[in-house]
Amino acid sequence: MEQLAPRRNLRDELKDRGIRMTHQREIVLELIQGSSRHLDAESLWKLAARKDTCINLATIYRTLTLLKRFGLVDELDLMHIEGEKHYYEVTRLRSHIHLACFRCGEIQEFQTPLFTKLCKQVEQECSFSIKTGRLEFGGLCSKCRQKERPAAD
Amino acid sequence: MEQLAPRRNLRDELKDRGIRMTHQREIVLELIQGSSRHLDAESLWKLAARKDTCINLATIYRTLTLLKRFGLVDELDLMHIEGEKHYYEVTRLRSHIHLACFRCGEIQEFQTPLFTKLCKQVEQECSFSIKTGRLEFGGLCSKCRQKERPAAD
DNA sequence: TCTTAGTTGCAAATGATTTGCAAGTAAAAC
DNA sequence: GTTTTACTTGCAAATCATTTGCAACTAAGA
Ligand SMILES: [Mn+2]
Ligand SMILES: [Mn+2]
Ligand SMILES: [Zn+2]
Ligand SMILES: [Zn+2]
Repeated sequence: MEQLAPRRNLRDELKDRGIRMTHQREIVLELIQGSSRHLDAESLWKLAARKDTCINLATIYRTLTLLKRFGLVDELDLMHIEGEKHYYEVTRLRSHIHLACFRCGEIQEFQTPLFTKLCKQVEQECSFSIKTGRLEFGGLCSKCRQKERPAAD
Repeated sequence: MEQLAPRRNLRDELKDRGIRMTHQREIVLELIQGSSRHLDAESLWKLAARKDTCINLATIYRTLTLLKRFGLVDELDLMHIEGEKHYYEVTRLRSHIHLACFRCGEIQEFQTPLFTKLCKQVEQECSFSIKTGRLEFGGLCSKCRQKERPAAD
């Protein structure tokens, strides 16, 4: 999990692995890579449709499966804050954790050395070889907390 | 998340909250509470069927929703190690993390003060009020690692 | 015992994701 | 540049997990 090589673009990563590049894949890769949001399959599909000819939703799913298989994207649940769908983001060098607000739906990212430490502890004490991991919290974001108890407490 | 009161049995917890107790609910509560495994809705359903008259699967789901709503059970993904289903366990006093082996499917639990520390850090530094959280890892368990590289390295 | 709001079973609906298959295409070989 | 072939796509149907509408039932307070 922590042995990630510096990331080039997804396109090259796939080519290096001998994966055939297609028009559809180029579009999907570019979208995931360029997005600041956490995208689910359908959002990705709609963005792709806007950008170019329609890509089939099945192709989106197949591309995501491919990327997951090579550890190039992470699949997130984000506490299933909206339905049962999953969200995707390019795997980053330093892993981060996600906070999902049950009230407003905002997703916040947070990074801390404690998490890295925890991963190492798990690998050592459980002799478990981590391939992927995710830490997600659900609750109230700071904004929603303030609205919750207005000027009180 | 850390302000959990000492847990009595689920039945009483629900009664205290004015929730009506039914024959079906008693069975489901007892099963979740007594299980050492992480159960998904269907497993729970099959266990219930064995134990008594058939309970409808919809009732299982409705009971789980109820328990989740009151924070009495936690819903786990366990890295969706088998399909997209979810798993359930009684919320415990001290939260723990889950390691899922992609090879053999084993689920291991692990507890560390680092996790509690991390939760506190999140609450403080993000002023995020944690209602629920989960940390899950996927990879290879120690047994499968050994089989992986037999006597090598 | 009566009453009623809350609960159940059942079957159908929903939402997310996967799959089979015939047609299309990238890219290696000629 | 043409051929070849294995890989990829679109489409529609299938699958899997979970939810919902509704009429019949029942827990528990009056
Ligand atoms: Mn993220
Ligand atoms: Mn999930
Ligand atoms: Zn919020
Ligand atoms: Zn294993």
